[in-house]
Amino acid sequence: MTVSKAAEATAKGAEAARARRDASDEAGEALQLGELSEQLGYVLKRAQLKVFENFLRCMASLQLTPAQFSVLLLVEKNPGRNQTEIASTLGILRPNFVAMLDNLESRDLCARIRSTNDRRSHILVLTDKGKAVLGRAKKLVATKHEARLNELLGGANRESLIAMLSKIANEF
Amino acid sequence: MTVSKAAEATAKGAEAARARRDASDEAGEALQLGELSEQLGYVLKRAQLKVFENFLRCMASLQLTPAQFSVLLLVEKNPGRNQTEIASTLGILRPNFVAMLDNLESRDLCARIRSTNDRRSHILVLTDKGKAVLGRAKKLVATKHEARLNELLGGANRESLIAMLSKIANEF
DNA sequence: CGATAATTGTTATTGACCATATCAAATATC
DNA sequence: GATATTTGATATGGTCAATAACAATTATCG
Repeated sequence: MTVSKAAEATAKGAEAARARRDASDEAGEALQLGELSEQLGYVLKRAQLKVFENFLRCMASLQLTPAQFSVLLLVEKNPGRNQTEIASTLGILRPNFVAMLDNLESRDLCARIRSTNDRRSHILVLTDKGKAVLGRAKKLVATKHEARLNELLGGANRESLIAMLSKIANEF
Repeated sequence: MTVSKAAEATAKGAEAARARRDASDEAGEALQLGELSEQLGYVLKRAQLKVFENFLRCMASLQLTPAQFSVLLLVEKNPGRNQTEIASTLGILRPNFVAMLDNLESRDLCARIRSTNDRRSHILVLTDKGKAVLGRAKKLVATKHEARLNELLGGANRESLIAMLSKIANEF
């Protein structure tokens, strides 16, 4: 609660000095990021937000979020799995996965089928429409989303970036 | 809502085949990630979660979140700025920044000072305790957090990773 | 100057996401 | 066959992000 007089004086000095410069200059100058721009977590988070934002724009016509896209991809690759298995490999908690599936099922993209082996579980399958939509989604991701990344980093860098991020995701 | 008979049959077939294999094997085998492991957004998000998790563990003794750490860093580097300026450069909306500052101020890490130039705005300053805590935080980040990253990737890769992420954050 | 517009910090509120506890039905275990 | 475990589901709470609105202050401009 107590700010040292020295600190307050320093702050006022800095504010006054900036105000003086701003009087001559037009717009308030940008802040110094300093060590922040070297912080892994900071730059990682901001990059992730930008990538998701771009993903949503690319997918606007299909109305698929990154999470929904990942579910469709995983179900396509692993037909015959139940909700718990799909959810847990995606890091989604089972309770939170229910509404997500309700959404996808209501849009006729995937379906729950009561398993005959274990009548507690629901087997997940893509509908025909789900397969078609996923196919279009993949094309959009490839031509709009990943293409933008290649353009920005180059193919080789893109691969090494993915590799490093995977390593962090798996071993950090 | 209708699943094609073919799709359902395929799903049942896959489930049955897996059940047969599982009968001989012990645990249910892992799912195939497939194209998911190449998706930038997917691996980026998972890496970010892991990094934040590790950051919180390293900072447990100081009780600083990544967002709080970034605020302290930015205020230290830019004394004499007001809430709007600090918040907006961090991508935090002004309304959401209020509670954050309430927290930091209640812990005596930073303080709001009514500006004499513009009596609407609050100038932000680190308290002496705030400076001390930030100093300890930086040491913890360097020795525990970033060190782990270096150990995992190597210094050169670490730098190129940060550079690529910055590029994505700024230009994607 | 004075009326109007814009800015600053703040509150209230909403929606998205994440996490825990709990439940009924079904299955596994002993 | 009694008990424990698993599966999908519901309810609920917490943390963030986003918008609207407000009082106090300052800027703008006739």
